[in-house]
Amino acid sequence: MAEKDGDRAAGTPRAGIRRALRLPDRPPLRPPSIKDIARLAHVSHPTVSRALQNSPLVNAETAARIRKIAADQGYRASAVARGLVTRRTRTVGLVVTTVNDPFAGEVTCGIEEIASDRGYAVFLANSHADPARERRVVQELAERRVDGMVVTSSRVGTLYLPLLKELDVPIVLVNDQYPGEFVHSVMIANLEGARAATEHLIGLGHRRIAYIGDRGGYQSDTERLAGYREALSQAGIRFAPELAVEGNGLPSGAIEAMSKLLQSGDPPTAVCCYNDMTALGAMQAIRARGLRVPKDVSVTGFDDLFFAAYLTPPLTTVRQPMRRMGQIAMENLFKLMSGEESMAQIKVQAELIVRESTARAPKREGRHG
Amino acid sequence: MAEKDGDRAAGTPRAGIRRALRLPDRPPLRPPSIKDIARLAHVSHPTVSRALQNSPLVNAETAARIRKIAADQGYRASAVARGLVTRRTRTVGLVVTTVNDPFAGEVTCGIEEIASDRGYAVFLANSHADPARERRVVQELAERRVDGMVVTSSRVGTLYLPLLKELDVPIVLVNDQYPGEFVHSVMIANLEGARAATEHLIGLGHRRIAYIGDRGGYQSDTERLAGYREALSQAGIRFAPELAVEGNGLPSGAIEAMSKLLQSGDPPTAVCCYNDMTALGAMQAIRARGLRVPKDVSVTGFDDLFFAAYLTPPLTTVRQPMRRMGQIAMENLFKLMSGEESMAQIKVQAELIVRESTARAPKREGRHG
DNA sequence: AGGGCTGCCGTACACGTGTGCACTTTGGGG
DNA sequence: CCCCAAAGTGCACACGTGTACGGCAGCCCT
Repeated sequence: MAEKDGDRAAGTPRAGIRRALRLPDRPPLRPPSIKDIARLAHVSHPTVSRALQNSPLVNAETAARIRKIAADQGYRASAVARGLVTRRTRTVGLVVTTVNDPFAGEVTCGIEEIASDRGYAVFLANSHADPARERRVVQELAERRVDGMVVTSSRVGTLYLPLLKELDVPIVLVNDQYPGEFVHSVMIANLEGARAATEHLIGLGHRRIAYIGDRGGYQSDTERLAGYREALSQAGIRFAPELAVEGNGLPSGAIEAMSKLLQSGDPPTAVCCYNDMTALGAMQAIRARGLRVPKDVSVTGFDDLFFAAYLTPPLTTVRQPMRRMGQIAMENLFKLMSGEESMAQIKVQAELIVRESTARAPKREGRHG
Repeated sequence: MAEKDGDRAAGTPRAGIRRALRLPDRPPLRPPSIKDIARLAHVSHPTVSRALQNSPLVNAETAARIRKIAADQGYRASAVARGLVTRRTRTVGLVVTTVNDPFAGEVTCGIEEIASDRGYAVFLANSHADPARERRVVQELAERRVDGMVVTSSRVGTLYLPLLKELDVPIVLVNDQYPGEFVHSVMIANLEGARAATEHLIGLGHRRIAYIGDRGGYQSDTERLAGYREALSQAGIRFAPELAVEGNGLPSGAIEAMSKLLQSGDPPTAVCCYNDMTALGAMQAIRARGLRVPKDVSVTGFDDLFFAAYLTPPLTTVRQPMRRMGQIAMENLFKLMSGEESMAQIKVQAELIVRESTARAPKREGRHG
């Protein structure tokens, strides 16, 4: 039956079409299939399928022989064919803002770890914090028939309720920025974390404490600001609106914000930053002004990114167990994928890490009561 | 007509049924297929297939009607079924050491960007710099039938020659650590970069310059060390073996290495670090010793990670266009996937970025000629 | 001797999409 | 009036794997 493979040679006419459609043309060279192995082993292909799955339905020595042949031929089962028939691809989608963001990197790491342990592969997609793009990549992942999805720092939020019904794919959000009621999520205790940082500053004698946030409106910024205000209020310190300013979650925004704060007539002696990136910028702006950290101004961050311990001075910050959060999200997704109803909202504790960027408030000329 | 869509609305009751029947697996709830659309449009499924591909073979208004129905039904073509028949999954695999490494994160970003633009999805896998694990994940990606692969900082190297033949999948390596002849790769100009950094230090009057490397044996470390030695030699400075020490590519290893260097009788006045992470540790160790950067000791890094500009002092380093390198690797992979033979080895220029962690050598008591 | 059971294997589907080919219809030209 | 081309559509496959079911030995029991 040599004429059977005849159809494999006919690549050229099709190649023209493919090139017209700008589809890159791979060699139609077929990797060995289950049928090839079956032919070599003089059995039918279902027997091969069963043998490779260690099914008890096939004779032990036959199975061993088949496996031997398969190994010799370098056979690797096609996950795509299997996915088509089993309706499960053993694949999950992960949407992050951008992978080069250290926070996303850590979360991704935790997710990949758990997924890989269970034999799942992960599709990575960037949303660039753009809601439209986020929607698009989620759709594309759905076309890939992922078994589940994790979305970090989602800018879409409640939009997932209808989408979730439509896609019929379990989704877990990590630190979503517009939290809704009925979606599964794992979030850091923003309020408690920021409160702890602020209380720490207050405990060091600071009274004039600034807050540099993210772009307004996002959940984590809102909650951290609330924690900051709660600490102030509990210590009987009046909230000064001019001290709570907006950044952009990056050093650049913090430099601008901090510079303005320092130019004011009554500058803060401490600043509670939205995250470590913001703290990075704040510290640079402080030094650019000729002031010292923490002698003149104390600084706190949030996240405890890897570099925080290596700054000068090492940064006091609120640790977010980012990698662990990724793991938790993935473990949760596995539960959902296996049909178990798991906890809808998981809140992870934040931990204040005191290093050397915070110190007692400088003795001031008591301008303020 | 209206009763037709009745079955789709019943989302929750079906979930209940599923639970009642104790079907833990995925809802057998089938997403709409091409055949469902065909039935609704009163055409055959090939016609639907063609309509959705904008094939000229199908009548324009029929096509429009079909597309309308498909959109209404929330139809999303199954990439896995399509992949099975077309033999191309429009998917690439990316293997990195760990994603939370800033270098890998940047490269990943560049790759995702280009891939996504062309409608390709990327599988992410960590090798944890473990050769055995690297081999395993490559095999698993092959089972997923990826159209191509990118592997960063490969620890397997020449092993890819047989693997490449066996898998029959185009592979591009980024900064592979055991470069072979016949594999495609994009690499940074390690030697030239390190030489530029060292020459910069020599130009500032330093004569006693240390080098803190990675764990020995890896290509990038070997080449950077060679660049360092080349610069010394050209300046007529004798290479001092006790000044070229091993780190581990992380702050931890650098702290240990730098501390020892400083304890020696004749400590260096400058140190050329394997990468920015190493520089981070070196700077910390220098300060722990009560010395100042750059007054007492100058420090250079390699990579120009995002935090380099925000350190105190801002780090002089060799910029590696990491993201661009990811893009180049991916563009190259696309060429290979479309059958074009592209350049085998691509070398990317490195750029010295002078900041404030390097300064003129301190006046010394001329112990050395 | 016949019936049933067990172990092992093959047959015949199914999954959802793409595509070569044959077929029908229409219109135009001879 | 017939033939042929062109346009549009359906039929029948194929892709590689999984699985329900039926069949065929061999054995035990009646």
